[in-house]
Amino acid sequence: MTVPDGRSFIEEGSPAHDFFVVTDGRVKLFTLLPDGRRQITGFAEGGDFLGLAASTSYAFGAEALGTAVLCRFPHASMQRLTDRFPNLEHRLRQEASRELSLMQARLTLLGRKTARERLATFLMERIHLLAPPCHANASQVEFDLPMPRTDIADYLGLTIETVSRVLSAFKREGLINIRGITHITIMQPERISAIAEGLE
Amino acid sequence: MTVPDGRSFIEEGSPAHDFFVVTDGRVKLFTLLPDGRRQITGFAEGGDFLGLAASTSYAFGAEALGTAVLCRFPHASMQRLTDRFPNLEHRLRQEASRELSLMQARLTLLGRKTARERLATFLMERIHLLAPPCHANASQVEFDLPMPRTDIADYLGLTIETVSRVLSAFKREGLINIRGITHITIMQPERISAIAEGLE
DNA sequence: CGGGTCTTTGAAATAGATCAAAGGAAGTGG
DNA sequence: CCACTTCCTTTGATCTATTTCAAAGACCCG
Repeated sequence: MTVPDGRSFIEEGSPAHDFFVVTDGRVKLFTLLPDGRRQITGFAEGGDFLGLAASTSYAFGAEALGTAVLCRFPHASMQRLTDRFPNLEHRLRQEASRELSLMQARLTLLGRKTARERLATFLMERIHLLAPPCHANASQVEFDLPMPRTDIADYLGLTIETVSRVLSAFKREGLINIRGITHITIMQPERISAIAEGLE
Repeated sequence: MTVPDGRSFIEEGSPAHDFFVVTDGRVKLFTLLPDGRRQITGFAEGGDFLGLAASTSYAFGAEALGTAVLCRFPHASMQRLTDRFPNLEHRLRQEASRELSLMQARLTLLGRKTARERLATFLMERIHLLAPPCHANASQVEFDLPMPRTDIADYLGLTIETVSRVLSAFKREGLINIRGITHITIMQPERISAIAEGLE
């Protein structure tokens, strides 16, 4: 199943018939308030599961971030699979547990961190997404942000203006460098990490 | 295992050896930032599982809210149980999924809702915790808050002062009534519900 | 090269935090 | 049974981080 950029393929609250695995590209998950306020609850990419937070209906909407390729597993087939391979059930629980742990951190971010701390945490998350060898002890790390500022803002519970201002401040302070909107270089990973934890 | 009021029995980040089920009383789960800021990630009560958000180490701390009684299941025994009763594994995943769905809503609350909306949502959550017959279509609902304002604040990502002010405002507006700190009567459930969804 | 979209920057407004103090409830000991 | 203390909550006044409103700049793509 190939989903073009920006196309929504899970409607929040709709009956949850399928499981998804992201094969290629990226996806954003979100919930909406009636007046349009949006909270992005996570980004998923190659290898990630989608649909664990769903019993009878989906607790979130989902939309492709760039062109995305997904595998769709109707719940019925999933059932057949877990019947045949009982380990899969365990694996799914593990996955759900991991997600749950991430959620705890995200609650703390949204409930208790300042805008600077949120952005710093976000940048650290992006670093940890990179293949490990790239950055272990590196004095600088480089990567591209695949999502627009709007998405970063809705992920961090901020406005795009605040996101932009904080990133500009980080740049001004020599903590990061920005080239052409998407390309980020973390100049001082240690300090960004410290800010993320609320240590400065 | 009986835990006295206020006693912490899970240390955030400590190795996760056990599963817990709350048998009686209540428990609060939370994460901390180094400088002491706290986010309560959930309250658990009779029947609730604890420790799903844990792989090798706990992603949260836990503390009794009043005297609480718990069953402790070392992971090894749990393993034996799931081996013997494969359905349990499925049950645990279901539980994790349910938690995950709740988390999505909580992210939206912390990331996008106003203080009024947060308190209204919190009150609605408490209503839904009551046994169903008590309030279906009831024009008023009554209950006791088992936690102090500090906990409500840390759960909603606010300060105690804001919690207090918003509750006073609700009271002034005739939406709720408060007797002696803990006892709450929801006078206009419909309107509280509307506020919770951001509709006024 | 021009129009549209996204981002950055600036100025003003505001929701909620912080600081400060008063009010209430609950327990303690005389 | 009543001061007295302590802790928690409420209320008030002020402050500030972030939002909102507004406009200018950058980037993209036909």
